[in-house]
Amino acid sequence: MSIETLLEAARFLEWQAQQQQRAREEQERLRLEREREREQEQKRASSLARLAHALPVEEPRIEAPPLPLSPPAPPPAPPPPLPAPAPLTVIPIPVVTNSPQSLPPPPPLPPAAQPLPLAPRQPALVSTPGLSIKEPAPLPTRPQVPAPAPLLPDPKTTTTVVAPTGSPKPLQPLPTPILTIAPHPGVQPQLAPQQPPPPTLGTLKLAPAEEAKSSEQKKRPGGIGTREVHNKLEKNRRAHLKECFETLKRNIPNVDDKKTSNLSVLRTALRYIQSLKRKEKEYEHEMERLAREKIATQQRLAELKHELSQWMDVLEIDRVLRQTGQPEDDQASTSTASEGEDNIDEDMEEDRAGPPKLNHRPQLELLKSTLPTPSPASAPLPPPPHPHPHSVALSPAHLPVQQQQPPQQKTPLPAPPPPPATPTQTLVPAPAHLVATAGGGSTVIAHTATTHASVIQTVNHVLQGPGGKHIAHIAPSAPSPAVQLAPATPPIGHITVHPATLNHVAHLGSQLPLYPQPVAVSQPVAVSHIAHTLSHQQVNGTAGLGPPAAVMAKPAVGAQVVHHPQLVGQTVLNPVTMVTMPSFPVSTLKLA
DNA sequence: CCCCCTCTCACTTTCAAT
DNA sequence: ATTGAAAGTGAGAGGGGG
Repeated sequence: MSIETLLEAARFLEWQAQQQQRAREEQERLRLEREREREQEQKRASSLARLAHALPVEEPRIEAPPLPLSPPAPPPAPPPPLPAPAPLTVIPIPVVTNSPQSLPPPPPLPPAAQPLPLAPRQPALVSTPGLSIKEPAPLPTRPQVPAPAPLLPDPKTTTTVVAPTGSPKPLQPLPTPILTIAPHPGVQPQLAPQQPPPPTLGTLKLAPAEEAKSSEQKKRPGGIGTREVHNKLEKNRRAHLKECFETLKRNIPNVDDKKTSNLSVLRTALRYIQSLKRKEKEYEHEMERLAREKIATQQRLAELKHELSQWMDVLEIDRVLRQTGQPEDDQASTSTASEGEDNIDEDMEEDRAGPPKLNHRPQLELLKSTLPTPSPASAPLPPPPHPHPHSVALSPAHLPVQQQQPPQQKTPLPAPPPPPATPTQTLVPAPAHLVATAGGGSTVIAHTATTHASVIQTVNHVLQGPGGKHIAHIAPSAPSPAVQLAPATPPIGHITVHPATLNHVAHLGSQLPLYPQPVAVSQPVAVSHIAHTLSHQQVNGTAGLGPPAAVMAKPAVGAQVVHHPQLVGQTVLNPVTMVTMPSFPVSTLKLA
């Protein structure tokens, strides 16, 4: 309110000045205007009252009514009367003057209409601020709104209309100042609330007038007020639209703030959006590619892990075998001490001396070649020129054996067919080695590249093999440096069967089909070992079962026949344990 | 269903910047 | 002179109330 009052005060001052000018003009021209002057005074009073009330809006209306009244008077008076009407409320008066000419409409509506028109005017004024001439221009537009127009035009006409009508000269000066004030139009959109001080009386009134108009004019269909309101709303709408454009502009990189029209903003935005879409697609492709890479890498990692685990298994087996193997070896050595100890020792020494480095491949091939004729045919062995010519690499043989065994093995032996075996075999192309560990001449089975299962298979194979003092350990060559646990002696290809294993073999032999290639040893040494060990068995008393003889005759096949009464009925779950099993020391065998 | 109100669109005019 | 923005105005569509 205070602000409004201040504004009103300022307006009032201006108004007074204007009035003074007008008064001068009036005095110069018409006496009739005296009445008007009275009216003006009344108006002044009313305006003052307005100021006091600070509610101009409707007051103007109130004033308006008098104005219409005044208009009637003006008719007699020519244009000049216009000046008399003070800016705000006065304006209507001049309107009246003008109205006389265009009066026809005003009479009925003037009272209420006038106030409204006042407000609208100012906007119009604003639009026309500088020039009275321009004002005529707006008029043409207005003609469209003939009926309502009169109402508005009247007030405005005071300023605008006046110009065209005729009295313009005096009036013009007045209006211009008002017009200058007019800049509101721009303000209006900003807000009626507080029109900056610059807006003088007119402006202030306008704001309130607008409010009043908005309420009343709106109510009136087709009234000028509606137009005003409509203009205002339209302004707001455009302002909002503009704001949206600015917002859009701000969100677009590399856009000049001021040099871009709305159209260019839209185009730029379109390009920007398109570029963003392209980038999005690119990133999607990149993500897909990375995802595929990740999967591939994970697979590779899994493979490597699997491989590693296999190796770990092998190593673990090796370790276990070492731990358990020594006692056996000791036993074995003891057991064999009677007969083949020398040989064994030699073998062991040989093993220790140098890792047998027989190529796995050749061995396999050898075995294959021998396999077809597993029969004792190979038995006829010419005495080896050397104790250890070429070692017979049996270990690799287990591979083919495995392939053959499954069908052949009718025995329930659960252990031999370890589930993992199958996969591992495929995975391990690497050569397998049965390596005789150095420690205490114990026989240790080390399988370099084969899996646990394969190792077991190997063991089984060896066990099934008919003859041999020690658990057949074959020191193959296997160039593979992987497991060079075995001593150096290269030629070693001997098979040693642990006596206990023999028992097992005997036991298994009853259940298991004969190992087709029992030490299909073309190598005399191995055969000799086998025969030797078998004979040892017999010596130990196991031969009582009879088959041993056959074994003697057919070292390879003999295993089948070997039986150990004590072992019968026992189930061996794990071939490995069988290998390492100390439960059947030579002593026991001997005892048996 | 009609009337009213609100919102939006299209056209025109005006103004300012280049 | 051209161009773009701002403004004014009329008309129509859609929704809500009586």
